[in-house]
Amino acid sequence: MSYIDKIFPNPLPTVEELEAKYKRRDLPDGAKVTRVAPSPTGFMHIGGIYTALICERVAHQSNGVFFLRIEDTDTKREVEGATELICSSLANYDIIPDEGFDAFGNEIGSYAPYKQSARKEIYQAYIKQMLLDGRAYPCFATTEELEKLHHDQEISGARPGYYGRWAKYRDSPVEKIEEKLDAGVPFVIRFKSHGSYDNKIVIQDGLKGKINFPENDLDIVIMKSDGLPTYHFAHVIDDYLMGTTHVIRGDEWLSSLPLHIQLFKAMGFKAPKYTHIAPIQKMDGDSRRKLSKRHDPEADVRYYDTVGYPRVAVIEYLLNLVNSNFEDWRRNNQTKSYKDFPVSLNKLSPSGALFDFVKLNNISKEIISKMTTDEIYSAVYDWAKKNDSNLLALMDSNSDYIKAILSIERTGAKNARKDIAKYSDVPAEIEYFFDEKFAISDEMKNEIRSIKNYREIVNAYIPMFNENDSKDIWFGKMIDLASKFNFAKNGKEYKANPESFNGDISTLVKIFRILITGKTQTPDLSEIQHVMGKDRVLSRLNFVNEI
RNA sequence: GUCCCUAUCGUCUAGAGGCCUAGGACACAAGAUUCUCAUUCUUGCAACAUGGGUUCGACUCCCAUUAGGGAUACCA
Repeated sequence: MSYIDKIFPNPLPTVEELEAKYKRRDLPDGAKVTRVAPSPTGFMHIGGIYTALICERVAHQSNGVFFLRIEDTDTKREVEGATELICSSLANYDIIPDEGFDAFGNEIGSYAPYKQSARKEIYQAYIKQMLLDGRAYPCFATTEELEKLHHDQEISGARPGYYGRWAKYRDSPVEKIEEKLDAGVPFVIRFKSHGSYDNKIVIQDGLKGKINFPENDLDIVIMKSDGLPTYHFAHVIDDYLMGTTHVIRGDEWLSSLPLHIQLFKAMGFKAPKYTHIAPIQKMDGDSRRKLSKRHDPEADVRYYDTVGYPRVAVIEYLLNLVNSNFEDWRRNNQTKSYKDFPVSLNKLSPSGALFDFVKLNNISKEIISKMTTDEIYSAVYDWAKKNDSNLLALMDSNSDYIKAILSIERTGAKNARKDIAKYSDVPAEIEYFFDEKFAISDEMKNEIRSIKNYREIVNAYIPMFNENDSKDIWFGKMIDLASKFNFAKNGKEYKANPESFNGDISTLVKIFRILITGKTQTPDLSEIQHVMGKDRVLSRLNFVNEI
């Protein structure tokens, strides 16, 4: 019994069987196969959605395949429920994998399993073959030994790492290996690199172009002592077997590219094309950094739901970072789906973009302003169900009234208002329509008191009030009041002779605006009066006598 | 320390040696629109990190410097 059988005592599939089982994909010319491969270590990061969006678009607009693979080889870091969260988050953002897992975590596709922990035997089959071929070896170095190695390298000025003459177990005699194995000493399997650090190699990246690297000479760990592969090895096996043509991933992987290329070569596999994208960053003091899971609530995709951004707004914002010509395209193709926009990988920025909420708000306002009243109502309703019970209760008992409120300067308007960036902005826009929420602050009362004859003006208006007045008729009445009470009918007239007027028309209207809404800034007053109805408006107007 | 990536208005960016007096969008400011706000329209503000080359000519190519980021794990 060879030492290899001692390492893998249980029967394993052979490499030939695996190659036969997982056939090369038969795809039309130019079809790209991409994948998103997150680790289930917590919530879904906005950067994960960003990368997934790019991968999904690139695959689907080339009639290719986009799949999801769960990279759970680090059992210590795995978080309960994280896989489900990944699946549902992708589905929420309409990033639908063709293979891997559906929105509910059910496995789909013919290259299964798509969860690395379930592929242990597959990796081991290849590792066994590498052991047989002399391209890998067991290493028994303890943590202490490795620490000492690094220390020694540091003081001698050598480059750190397990390589060449520092690779103590690289050429252990078989008897020594068997001895350790029999004694039950824990071990890992290392790749036996044939590379030389002095060799310069050139690698093509889809975004950064040709990059020069020293060749990899590190004997990296490919199988950990728990029998699971490391990322590097799993990546090579999986993306080969699953037929990935384009690996699009974060640029933190750029420096392991020489290793990955070498591994593909050593296995006799054709390497995929690589594109390394820069992460989304944020400003921290006066330096920028990656959006962090721990410190930035906006790193979690659920944040955007909680605050109430329409998901397409988030996607379109991200698309604008992916290709800056997206917004031009959007302007010229207002009714098309963002999925009709051709994403080009090489137009991505090679440096990381700062996440810009102001821009997100702008895009979101644009999108919400184009919704019909019913669309916005149901979107707000869905949001309230999960995030705002007060608003939900209000909507449940006043749905027609709230629809009417949301229609103001929206339905039939040539240019809809753009004052809602997120659904959590809605309560403030509608609350004053409800008597329970309506109040006039002391500050506002003082505003009214500062206007000459305010009580007489309002009392003069009450008899001629009609909630069905058109905008023009209503405004005509305001003008009449203005001339009766010596207010200028426009700003110019007032500015010409400020001392001969009590104010201008906007001052006069302000009395009514505060009385009716409690605010100085609102949508068109005639429409508000119409929506509020006669009784409510009159009772608010009559309140003037108590100010 | 070593290796790798990156560097244009406040932000996202256009720019493939002369089309650049450096373009657009967001933001900001001013003005216009029969009331405030939001729209809409007009106008304005504002950038090639620094220093060397190469070239008739450099935002663009090369080299250094500086500054950011990443890697250097039995994490991904």
